[in-house]
Amino acid sequence: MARPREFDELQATEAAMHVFWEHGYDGASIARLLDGMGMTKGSLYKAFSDKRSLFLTAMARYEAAQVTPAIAMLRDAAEPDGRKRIACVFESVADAVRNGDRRGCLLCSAAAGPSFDDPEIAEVVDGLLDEMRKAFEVALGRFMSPAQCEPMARVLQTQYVGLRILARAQVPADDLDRSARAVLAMLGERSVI
Amino acid sequence: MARPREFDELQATEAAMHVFWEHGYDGASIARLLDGMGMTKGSLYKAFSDKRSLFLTAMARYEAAQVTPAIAMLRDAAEPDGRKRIACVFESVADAVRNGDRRGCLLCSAAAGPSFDDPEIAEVVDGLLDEMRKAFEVALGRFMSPAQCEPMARVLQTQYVGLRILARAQVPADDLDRSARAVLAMLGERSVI
DNA sequence: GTGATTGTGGACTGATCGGTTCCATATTAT
DNA sequence: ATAATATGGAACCGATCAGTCCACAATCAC
Repeated sequence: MARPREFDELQATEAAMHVFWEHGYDGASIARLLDGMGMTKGSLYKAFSDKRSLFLTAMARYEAAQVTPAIAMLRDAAEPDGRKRIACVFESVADAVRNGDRRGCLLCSAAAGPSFDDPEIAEVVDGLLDEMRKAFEVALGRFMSPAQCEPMARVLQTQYVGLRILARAQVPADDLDRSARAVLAMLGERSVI
Repeated sequence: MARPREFDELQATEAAMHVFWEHGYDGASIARLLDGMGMTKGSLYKAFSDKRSLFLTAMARYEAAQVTPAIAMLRDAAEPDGRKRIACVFESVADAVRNGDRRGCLLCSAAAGPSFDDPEIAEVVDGLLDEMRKAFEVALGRFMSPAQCEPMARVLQTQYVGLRILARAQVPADDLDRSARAVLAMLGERSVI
Protein backbone atom coordinates (compact mmCIF):
# COMPACT_ATOMS: atom_id res chain seq x y z
CA MET A 1 0.00 0.00 0.00
CA ALA A 2 2.62 2.45 -0.97
CA ARG A 3 4.33 3.84 -3.97
CA PRO A 4 7.05 1.48 -5.16
CA ARG A 5 10.65 2.47 -5.75
CA GLU A 6 11.31 3.94 -9.15
CA PHE A 7 14.90 2.81 -9.14
CA ASP A 8 16.31 -0.68 -9.01
CA GLU A 9 18.25 -0.99 -5.80
CA LEU A 10 20.89 -3.30 -7.25
CA GLN A 11 21.32 -1.04 -10.25
CA ALA A 12 21.67 2.03 -8.03
CA THR A 13 24.17 0.24 -5.81
CA GLU A 14 26.15 -0.76 -8.85
CA ALA A 15 26.14 2.81 -10.15
CA ALA A 16 27.37 4.04 -6.79
CA MET A 17 30.08 1.39 -6.87
CA HIS A 18 31.31 2.69 -10.21
CA VAL A 19 31.42 6.29 -8.96
CA PHE A 20 33.38 5.28 -5.87
CA TRP A 21 35.59 3.06 -7.99
CA GLU A 22 36.47 5.86 -10.32
CA HIS A 23 36.77 8.76 -7.92
CA GLY A 24 37.61 7.18 -4.57
CA TYR A 25 35.70 7.79 -1.38
CA ASP A 26 36.48 11.48 -0.97
CA GLY A 27 36.41 12.26 -4.67
CA ALA A 28 32.92 10.81 -4.93
CA SER A 29 30.89 13.78 -3.77
CA ILE A 30 27.19 13.37 -3.11
CA ALA A 31 26.54 15.45 -6.22
CA ARG A 32 28.57 13.05 -8.37
CA LEU A 33 26.92 10.04 -6.81
CA LEU A 34 23.46 11.47 -7.43
CA ASP A 35 24.40 12.12 -11.03
CA GLY A 36 25.81 8.64 -11.54
CA MET A 37 22.92 6.95 -9.79
CA GLY A 38 20.29 9.02 -11.55
CA MET A 39 18.41 10.02 -8.43
CA THR A 40 18.03 12.97 -6.13
CA LYS A 41 19.01 13.59 -2.56
CA GLY A 42 15.68 12.79 -1.04
CA SER A 43 15.62 9.29 -2.49
CA LEU A 44 19.27 8.58 -1.82
CA TYR A 45 19.17 9.47 1.84
CA LYS A 46 15.92 7.62 2.34
CA ALA A 47 17.32 4.47 0.77
CA PHE A 48 20.96 4.49 1.91
CA SER A 49 21.06 6.62 5.07
CA ASP A 50 24.35 8.39 4.39
CA LYS A 51 27.51 8.39 2.31
CA ARG A 52 29.43 6.02 4.53
CA SER A 53 26.65 3.42 4.49
CA LEU A 54 26.37 3.79 0.76
CA PHE A 55 30.08 3.15 0.45
CA LEU A 56 29.84 -0.02 2.53
CA THR A 57 26.94 -1.17 0.35
CA ALA A 58 28.94 -0.37 -2.77
CA MET A 59 31.91 -2.29 -1.40
CA ALA A 60 29.72 -5.31 -0.77
CA ARG A 61 28.62 -5.07 -4.38
CA TYR A 62 32.25 -4.77 -5.49
CA GLU A 63 33.09 -7.84 -3.49
CA ALA A 64 30.34 -9.85 -5.12
CA ALA A 65 31.04 -8.62 -8.63
CA GLN A 66 34.83 -8.43 -8.65
CA VAL A 67 36.59 -9.97 -5.68
CA THR A 68 34.64 -13.16 -5.24
CA PRO A 69 35.04 -14.22 -8.89
CA ALA A 70 38.80 -13.61 -8.73
CA ILE A 71 39.10 -15.64 -5.56
CA ALA A 72 36.96 -18.39 -7.04
CA MET A 73 39.24 -18.47 -10.04
CA LEU A 74 42.33 -18.85 -7.87
CA ARG A 75 40.66 -21.66 -5.95
CA ASP A 76 39.02 -23.32 -8.93
CA ALA A 77 39.74 -27.04 -8.60
CA ALA A 78 38.56 -27.59 -12.16
CA GLU A 79 41.71 -25.90 -13.40
CA PRO A 80 44.61 -28.10 -12.32
CA ASP A 81 47.32 -25.68 -13.43
CA GLY A 82 47.90 -23.24 -10.59
CA ARG A 83 49.96 -20.98 -12.83
CA LYS A 84 47.03 -20.60 -15.18
CA ARG A 85 44.75 -19.61 -12.31
CA ILE A 86 47.17 -16.91 -11.24
CA ALA A 87 47.84 -15.82 -14.81
CA CYS A 88 44.12 -15.30 -15.23
CA VAL A 89 44.04 -12.74 -12.44
CA PHE A 90 47.03 -10.74 -13.60
CA GLU A 91 46.01 -10.92 -17.22
CA SER A 92 42.66 -9.44 -16.35
CA VAL A 93 44.50 -6.61 -14.63
CA ALA A 94 46.61 -6.08 -17.75
CA ASP A 95 43.52 -6.32 -19.95
CA ALA A 96 41.75 -3.62 -18.00
CA VAL A 97 44.62 -1.21 -18.46
CA ARG A 98 44.99 -2.10 -22.12
CA ASN A 99 41.33 -1.25 -22.59
CA GLY A 100 41.81 2.12 -20.97
CA ASP A 101 40.30 1.18 -17.63
CA ARG A 102 42.36 3.21 -15.21
CA ARG A 103 40.19 2.82 -12.17
CA GLY A 104 42.43 0.25 -10.54
CA CYS A 105 40.82 -1.60 -7.67
CA LEU A 106 38.27 -0.17 -5.27
CA LEU A 107 39.85 -2.03 -2.36
CA CYS A 108 43.36 -0.88 -3.13
CA SER A 109 42.30 2.73 -3.53
CA ALA A 110 40.37 2.51 -0.31
CA ALA A 111 43.43 1.06 1.40
CA ALA A 112 45.48 4.02 0.19
CA GLY A 113 42.86 6.63 0.91
CA PRO A 114 41.67 8.53 3.94
CA SER A 115 38.52 6.43 4.31
CA PHE A 116 40.84 4.20 6.31
CA ASP A 117 40.30 6.30 9.36
CA ASP A 118 37.05 4.37 9.53
CA PRO A 119 37.71 1.09 11.32
CA GLU A 120 34.80 -0.77 9.77
CA ILE A 121 35.88 0.10 6.23
CA ALA A 122 39.47 -0.81 7.10
CA GLU A 123 38.34 -4.16 8.44
CA VAL A 124 36.40 -5.03 5.30
CA VAL A 125 39.25 -4.00 3.00
CA ASP A 126 41.93 -5.80 4.99
CA GLY A 127 39.74 -8.88 5.21
CA LEU A 128 39.22 -9.06 1.47
CA LEU A 129 42.87 -8.45 0.68
CA ASP A 130 43.70 -11.25 3.08
CA GLU A 131 41.24 -13.54 1.33
CA MET A 132 43.01 -12.82 -1.92
CA ARG A 133 46.35 -13.65 -0.37
CA LYS A 134 45.05 -16.98 0.87
CA ALA A 135 43.58 -17.74 -2.54
CA PHE A 136 46.94 -16.99 -4.14
CA GLU A 137 48.48 -19.41 -1.67
CA VAL A 138 46.08 -22.16 -2.69
CA ALA A 139 46.87 -21.68 -6.37
CA LEU A 140 50.59 -21.61 -5.65
CA GLY A 141 50.23 -24.86 -3.75
CA ARG A 142 49.57 -26.58 -7.06
CA PHE A 143 53.13 -26.14 -8.24
CA MET A 144 55.24 -25.03 -5.33
CA SER A 145 56.51 -26.52 -2.14
CA PRO A 146 54.38 -25.53 0.85
CA ALA A 147 57.29 -23.68 2.44
CA GLN A 148 57.57 -21.41 -0.57
CA CYS A 149 53.84 -20.80 -0.91
CA GLU A 150 53.34 -18.53 2.05
CA PRO A 151 55.96 -15.90 1.17
CA MET A 152 55.21 -16.07 -2.53
CA ALA A 153 51.50 -15.54 -1.87
CA ARG A 154 52.47 -12.36 -0.03
CA VAL A 155 54.51 -11.24 -2.99
CA LEU A 156 51.59 -11.83 -5.33
CA GLN A 157 49.19 -10.00 -3.05
CA THR A 158 51.52 -7.03 -2.92
CA GLN A 159 52.00 -7.19 -6.69
CA TYR A 160 48.28 -7.06 -7.15
CA VAL A 161 47.94 -3.98 -4.97
CA GLY A 162 50.94 -2.26 -6.54
CA LEU A 163 49.74 -2.87 -10.06
CA ARG A 164 46.27 -1.61 -9.27
CA ILE A 165 47.68 1.55 -7.75
CA LEU A 166 50.00 2.14 -10.69
CA ALA A 167 47.04 1.66 -12.98
CA ARG A 168 45.43 4.73 -11.41
CA ALA A 169 48.63 6.65 -11.86
CA GLN A 170 49.39 7.90 -15.31
CA VAL A 171 52.05 5.31 -15.94
CA PRO A 172 52.14 4.43 -19.66
CA ALA A 173 49.93 1.47 -20.52
CA ASP A 174 52.85 -0.37 -22.09
CA ASP A 175 54.81 -0.21 -18.88
CA LEU A 176 51.93 -1.55 -16.87
CA ASP A 177 51.37 -4.30 -19.36
CA ARG A 178 54.98 -5.34 -19.10
CA SER A 179 54.88 -5.16 -15.32
CA ALA A 180 51.83 -7.39 -15.15
CA ARG A 181 53.46 -9.90 -17.47
CA ALA A 182 56.67 -9.78 -15.46
CA VAL A 183 54.83 -11.38 -12.56
CA LEU A 184 53.84 -14.30 -14.73
CA ALA A 185 57.34 -14.59 -16.17
CA MET A 186 58.66 -14.79 -12.65
CA LEU A 187 56.30 -17.63 -11.78
CA GLY A 188 56.97 -19.42 -15.03
CA GLU A 189 60.66 -19.58 -14.37
CA ARG A 190 60.29 -21.13 -10.99
CA SER A 191 60.86 -24.81 -10.52
CA VAL A 192 57.90 -27.09 -10.00
CA ILE A 193 57.57 -28.63 -6.53
CA MET B 1 65.88 46.94 3.92
CA ALA B 2 62.98 44.77 4.87
CA ARG B 3 61.73 42.64 7.68
CA PRO B 4 63.50 39.29 7.68
CA ARG B 5 61.74 35.93 7.61
CA GLU B 6 60.92 34.50 10.97
CA PHE B 7 61.01 30.94 9.69
CA ASP B 8 63.70 28.85 8.06
CA GLU B 9 62.62 27.98 4.54
CA LEU B 10 64.17 24.51 4.46
CA GLN B 11 62.72 23.72 7.85
CA ALA B 12 59.28 24.88 6.75
CA THR B 13 59.49 22.88 3.54
CA GLU B 14 60.46 19.80 5.50
CA ALA B 15 57.56 20.31 7.90
CA ALA B 16 55.17 20.62 4.95
CA MET B 17 56.64 17.42 3.50
CA HIS B 18 55.84 15.56 6.69
CA VAL B 19 52.27 16.82 6.76
CA PHE B 20 51.72 15.80 3.13
CA TRP B 21 53.46 12.51 3.79
CA GLU B 22 51.20 11.69 6.68
CA HIS B 23 47.88 12.97 5.40
CA GLY B 24 48.20 12.90 1.62
CA TYR B 25 47.50 15.84 -0.66
CA ASP B 26 43.81 16.25 0.06
CA GLY B 27 44.06 15.30 3.70
CA ALA B 28 46.69 17.96 4.25
CA SER B 29 44.43 20.96 4.70
CA ILE B 30 45.94 24.42 4.78
CA ALA B 31 45.05 24.59 8.45
CA ARG B 32 47.02 21.39 9.16
CA LEU B 33 49.95 22.60 7.10
CA LEU B 34 50.00 25.92 8.93
CA ASP B 35 49.97 24.09 12.22
CA GLY B 36 52.75 21.72 11.20
CA MET B 37 54.86 24.46 9.69
CA GLY B 38 54.30 26.82 12.59
CA MET B 39 53.28 29.80 10.52
CA THR B 40 50.17 31.68 9.50
CA LYS B 41 48.40 32.08 6.20
CA GLY B 42 49.93 35.37 5.23
CA SER B 43 53.47 34.03 5.44
CA LEU B 44 52.66 30.75 3.76
CA TYR B 45 50.95 32.24 0.75
CA LYS B 46 53.64 34.91 0.38
CA ALA B 47 56.41 32.32 0.47
CA PHE B 48 54.83 29.38 -1.38
CA SER B 49 52.12 30.89 -3.62
CA ASP B 50 49.52 28.15 -3.13
CA LYS B 51 48.94 24.61 -1.94
CA ARG B 52 49.89 22.98 -5.21
CA SER B 53 53.22 24.83 -5.39
CA LEU B 54 53.90 23.95 -1.79
CA PHE B 55 53.25 20.32 -2.59
CA LEU B 56 55.70 20.38 -5.48
CA THR B 57 58.30 21.98 -3.22
CA ALA B 58 57.61 19.37 -0.55
CA MET B 59 57.97 16.63 -3.15
CA ALA B 60 61.32 18.01 -4.23
CA ARG B 61 62.38 17.87 -0.59
CA TYR B 62 61.08 14.30 -0.35
CA GLU B 63 63.07 13.38 -3.41
CA ALA B 64 66.26 14.80 -1.95
CA ALA B 65 65.75 13.33 1.51
CA GLN B 66 64.22 9.94 0.68
CA VAL B 67 64.26 8.92 -2.96
CA THR B 68 67.73 9.98 -3.99
CA PRO B 69 69.41 8.11 -1.11
CA ALA B 70 67.49 4.94 -1.93
CA ILE B 71 68.44 5.17 -5.59
CA ALA B 72 72.05 5.88 -4.65
CA MET B 73 72.02 2.76 -2.49
CA LEU B 74 70.74 0.62 -5.34
CA ARG B 75 73.40 2.02 -7.65
CA ASP B 76 76.21 2.05 -5.09
CA ALA B 77 79.20 0.50 -6.82
CA ALA B 78 80.98 0.24 -3.49
CA GLU B 79 78.63 -2.58 -2.54
CA PRO B 80 79.35 -5.43 -4.95
CA ASP B 81 76.43 -7.60 -3.77
CA GLY B 82 73.33 -6.51 -5.67
CA ARG B 83 71.11 -8.51 -3.34
CA LYS B 84 72.38 -6.56 -0.39
CA ARG B 85 71.60 -3.28 -2.12
CA ILE B 86 68.03 -4.37 -2.76
CA ALA B 87 67.69 -5.87 0.70
CA CYS B 88 68.65 -2.54 2.15
CA VAL B 89 65.70 -0.83 0.48
CA PHE B 90 63.11 -3.39 1.51
CA GLU B 91 64.50 -3.73 4.98
CA SER B 92 64.16 -0.01 5.50
CA VAL B 93 60.53 -0.34 4.46
CA ALA B 94 60.06 -3.15 6.95
CA ASP B 95 61.91 -1.18 9.63
CA ALA B 96 59.65 1.81 9.18
CA VAL B 97 56.54 -0.30 9.74
CA ARG B 98 58.11 -2.11 12.68
CA ASN B 99 58.75 1.28 14.27
CA GLY B 100 55.15 2.30 13.84
CA ASP B 101 55.75 4.53 10.83
CA ARG B 102 52.58 4.05 8.81
CA ARG B 103 53.01 6.93 6.43
CA GLY B 104 54.11 4.76 3.54
CA CYS B 105 55.67 6.68 0.68
CA LEU B 106 54.71 10.17 -0.41
CA LEU B 107 55.12 9.22 -4.08
CA CYS B 108 52.98 6.11 -3.81
CA SER B 109 50.23 7.91 -1.96
CA ALA B 110 50.33 10.68 -4.53
CA ALA B 111 50.11 8.09 -7.28
CA ALA B 112 47.01 6.63 -5.66
CA GLY B 113 45.43 9.95 -4.82
CA PRO B 114 43.39 12.52 -6.64
CA SER B 115 46.32 14.93 -6.97
CA PHE B 116 47.02 12.89 -10.08
CA ASP B 117 44.56 14.95 -12.03
CA ASP B 118 47.43 17.42 -12.07
CA PRO B 119 49.73 16.54 -14.98
CA GLU B 120 52.82 18.17 -13.48
CA ILE B 121 52.52 16.25 -10.23
CA ALA B 122 51.87 13.07 -12.17
CA GLU B 123 54.96 13.63 -14.26
CA VAL B 124 57.19 14.10 -11.23
CA VAL B 125 55.81 11.03 -9.47
CA ASP B 126 56.00 8.81 -12.53
CA GLY B 127 59.50 10.03 -13.25
CA LEU B 128 60.76 9.20 -9.78
CA LEU B 129 59.09 5.80 -9.73
CA ASP B 130 60.75 5.11 -13.05
CA GLU B 131 64.12 6.13 -11.64
CA MET B 132 63.62 3.63 -8.87
CA ARG B 133 62.78 0.91 -11.36
CA LYS B 134 65.96 1.60 -13.31
CA ALA B 135 67.99 1.57 -10.11
CA PHE B 136 66.50 -1.81 -9.20
CA GLU B 137 67.53 -3.02 -12.64
CA VAL B 138 71.11 -1.92 -12.05
CA ALA B 139 71.27 -3.74 -8.73
CA LEU B 140 69.70 -6.85 -10.25
CA GLY B 141 72.31 -6.75 -13.00
CA ARG B 142 74.90 -7.72 -10.42
CA PHE B 143 73.55 -11.22 -10.04
CA MET B 144 71.05 -11.85 -12.81
CA SER B 145 71.17 -12.32 -16.51
CA PRO B 146 70.32 -9.14 -18.40
CA ALA B 147 67.24 -10.73 -19.93
CA GLN B 148 65.80 -11.38 -16.48
CA CYS B 149 66.66 -7.98 -15.08
CA GLU B 150 64.09 -5.91 -16.87
CA PRO B 151 60.99 -7.86 -15.82
CA MET B 152 62.31 -8.47 -12.31
CA ALA B 153 62.98 -4.77 -11.85
CA ARG B 154 59.32 -4.18 -12.69
CA VAL B 155 58.30 -6.71 -10.09
CA LEU B 156 60.44 -4.98 -7.48
CA GLN B 157 59.09 -1.56 -8.39
CA THR B 158 55.52 -2.83 -8.09
CA GLN B 159 56.40 -4.58 -4.86
CA TYR B 160 57.76 -1.36 -3.44
CA VAL B 161 54.58 0.53 -4.29
CA GLY B 162 52.34 -2.24 -3.00
CA LEU B 163 54.17 -2.50 0.30
CA ARG B 164 54.09 1.22 0.82
CA ILE B 165 50.37 1.33 0.18
CA LEU B 166 49.69 -1.59 2.50
CA ALA B 167 51.76 0.17 5.13
CA ARG B 168 49.20 2.96 5.13
CA ALA B 169 46.40 0.47 5.41
CA GLN B 170 45.82 -1.06 8.80
CA VAL B 171 47.36 -4.37 7.85
CA PRO B 172 49.01 -5.93 10.92
CA ALA B 173 52.68 -5.03 11.24
CA ASP B 174 53.67 -8.70 11.36
CA ASP B 175 52.04 -9.34 8.01
CA LEU B 176 53.81 -6.41 6.41
CA ASP B 177 57.10 -7.49 7.89
CA ARG B 178 56.66 -10.96 6.43
CA SER B 179 55.66 -9.52 3.08
CA ALA B 180 58.73 -7.32 2.92
CA ARG B 181 60.96 -10.25 3.80
CA ALA B 182 59.23 -12.45 1.23
CA VAL B 183 60.70 -10.29 -1.51
CA LEU B 184 64.19 -10.90 -0.23
CA ALA B 185 63.54 -14.62 0.16
CA MET B 186 62.42 -14.72 -3.44
CA LEU B 187 65.59 -13.03 -4.63
CA GLY B 188 67.78 -15.17 -2.42
CA GLU B 189 66.42 -18.34 -3.93
CA ARG B 190 67.11 -17.29 -7.47
CA SER B 191 70.11 -18.64 -9.30
CA VAL B 192 73.09 -16.42 -9.92
CA ILE B 193 73.75 -15.42 -13.54
C1' DG C 1 64.97 59.71 13.92
C1' DT C 2 62.15 58.80 8.95
C1' DG C 3 60.64 56.19 5.05
C1' DA C 4 60.75 52.26 2.14
C1' DT C 5 60.20 47.49 2.14
C1' DT C 6 58.86 43.12 3.35
C1' DG C 7 57.02 39.58 6.67
C1' DT C 8 53.12 38.46 9.86
C1' DG C 9 48.64 37.55 11.86
C1' DG C 10 44.04 37.05 11.30
C1' DA C 11 39.64 38.48 9.61
C1' DC C 12 37.24 37.57 5.68
C1' DT C 13 35.35 35.58 1.05
C1' DG C 14 33.04 32.47 -1.89
C1' DA C 15 32.69 27.82 -2.95
C1' DT C 16 31.83 23.26 -1.72
C1' DC C 17 31.33 19.67 1.38
C1' DG C 18 28.00 16.06 3.65
C1' DG C 19 23.79 16.03 5.55
C1' DT C 20 18.90 17.52 6.89
C1' DT C 21 14.33 19.04 6.36
C1' DC C 22 10.32 20.12 4.11
C1' DC C 23 6.81 19.72 0.71
C1' DA C 24 3.87 19.33 -3.23
C1' DT C 25 3.17 15.57 -6.15
C1' DA C 26 2.77 10.81 -7.70
C1' DT C 27 1.71 6.07 -7.17
C1' DT C 28 0.08 2.18 -5.03
C1' DA C 29 -3.04 -1.14 -1.89
C1' DT C 30 -6.98 -1.49 0.59
C1' DA D 1 -11.76 7.58 -1.37
C1' DT D 2 -8.18 7.02 1.87
C1' DA D 3 -3.97 5.81 3.91
C1' DA D 4 0.68 5.00 3.11
C1' DT D 5 4.89 5.63 0.98
C1' DA D 6 8.23 7.30 -2.69
C1' DT D 7 9.51 11.05 -5.70
C1' DG D 8 11.98 15.28 -7.33
C1' DG D 9 13.55 19.37 -5.87
C1' DA D 10 14.54 23.31 -3.33
C1' DA D 11 16.00 25.50 0.86
C1' DC D 12 18.93 25.23 4.25
C1' DC D 13 22.53 23.90 7.92
C1' DG D 14 27.22 24.16 9.98
C1' DA D 15 31.70 22.91 8.76
C1' DT D 16 35.53 23.15 6.04
C1' DC D 17 37.97 24.17 2.00
C1' DA D 18 41.63 27.13 -0.59
C1' DG D 19 42.66 31.56 -1.17
C1' DT D 20 42.63 37.01 -0.52
C1' DC D 21 43.29 41.17 1.77
C1' DC D 22 44.96 44.48 4.86
C1' DA D 23 46.46 46.68 9.12
C1' DC D 24 50.44 46.16 11.63
C1' DA D 25 55.25 44.79 12.93
C1' DA D 26 60.00 44.51 12.08
C1' DT D 27 63.93 45.52 9.69
C1' DC D 28 66.97 48.14 6.60
C1' DA D 29 69.14 52.42 4.35
C1' DC D 30 69.54 56.94 4.98
